[in-house]
Amino acid sequence: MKPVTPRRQRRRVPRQRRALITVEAILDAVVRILKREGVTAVTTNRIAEVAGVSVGSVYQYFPDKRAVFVALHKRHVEEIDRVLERALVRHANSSLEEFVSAMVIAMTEAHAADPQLYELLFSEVPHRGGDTRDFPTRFHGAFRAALSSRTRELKPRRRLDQTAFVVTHMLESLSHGAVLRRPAGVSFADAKAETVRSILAYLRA
Amino acid sequence: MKPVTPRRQRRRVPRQRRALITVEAILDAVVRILKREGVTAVTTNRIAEVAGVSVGSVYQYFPDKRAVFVALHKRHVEEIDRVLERALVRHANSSLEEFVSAMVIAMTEAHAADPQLYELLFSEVPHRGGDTRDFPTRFHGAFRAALSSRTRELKPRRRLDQTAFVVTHMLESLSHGAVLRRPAGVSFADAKAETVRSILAYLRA
DNA sequence: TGACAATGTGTATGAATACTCATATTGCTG
DNA sequence: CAGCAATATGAGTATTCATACACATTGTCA
Repeated sequence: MKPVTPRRQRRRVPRQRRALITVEAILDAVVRILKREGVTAVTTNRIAEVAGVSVGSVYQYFPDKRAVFVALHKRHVEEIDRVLERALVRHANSSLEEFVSAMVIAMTEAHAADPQLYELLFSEVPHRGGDTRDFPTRFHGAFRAALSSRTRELKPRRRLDQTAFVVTHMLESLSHGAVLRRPAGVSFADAKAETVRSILAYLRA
Repeated sequence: MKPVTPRRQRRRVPRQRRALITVEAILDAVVRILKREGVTAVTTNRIAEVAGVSVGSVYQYFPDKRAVFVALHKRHVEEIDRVLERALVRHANSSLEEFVSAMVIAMTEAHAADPQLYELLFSEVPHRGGDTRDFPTRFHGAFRAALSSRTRELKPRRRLDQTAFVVTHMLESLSHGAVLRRPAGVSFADAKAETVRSILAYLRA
């Protein structure tokens, strides 16, 4: 039985440009190894090798291997969040239909950029332990707010928490499915359009 | 660079009762260790120890450690599938509303039985590599069929592949959320009811 | 430019642990 | 009940791999 929190401090906070480059190179290396050789091939030594950096450098910025995975997840999640938040702001005053459509486009395109990575990150790389929460949790509040300013376009007698719960989950799940789990006979465009329709159907029903 | 498929054959196929008991004991042990000590504590030796079996026995039935995880996933998925298929058969002739409601109940209860395990299995245990497909993929056909026999209750001009795509994803994602990711202020009952409503709203819209 | 901090290096080490194998035990079948 | 196949054993081995550390290089700023 190991100690519950053996986690050491992050060694160093990057201050110079080259340090940031090193950190990025390390994360990129993990992605490359993940894609080409699978999780089991991701060893600290190989990370360093592929990153063109020495093992020591890995440990300058990450207390242990797990921390590298956590950072990778974090980077990915932040990228998604940036895209979504931008769309959220941009469509603060759009109609309900435009709003939903924009969210679906943002979400699918954020993931379609690198579906394989998205897949690997969720199926192979251990991610809990870092505090990354899932999409519906991260965006519940934002969607609740976005919906509350559009109550005119919604069926009345809504409980916004429930509504945001459903919408965030539909958005994540269907976008995910549209990008990497489409059944035969459903194109990417079909899937996106149907996702928009289904969310609107729910909101207006 | 490791060989792409170093995977050895499954050593032995259990023929006697005691062999099955051993295999089950091994999988149960993994679950217990997972819950009590976390993934990192799952070593082959510890599995054997907790299972009350020798390491050798583990390797009688599993070519390597990863195969144990894959088998665990498989067992879990098969359990879920059993529950769902039973509900699917039982409600072959129910109304659309009853059908959807039954699916949501089946799905949530299948998972609510052991939410912690469900969570761990998805967030901590590497699962691809085994050929376990996700729920929407596994059940696309079944739902397509179930829906096609209820076209009277659906809005016309449906493309069934798209419809099944949306329904299977909603069912999985919202049930998942209802069991382990409810936002504050949404009870389990609320979440289930809203899941049913949202799916019906989509199907009738 | 000098000096200190930041960053980078990579060999060396030892602990962890996946897996083997020779042997023992148990169950089945004729 | 004999004999063969199935199952179980567990100490030992080989290997992998995370991590430490002592030293080198580079950037910054007075």
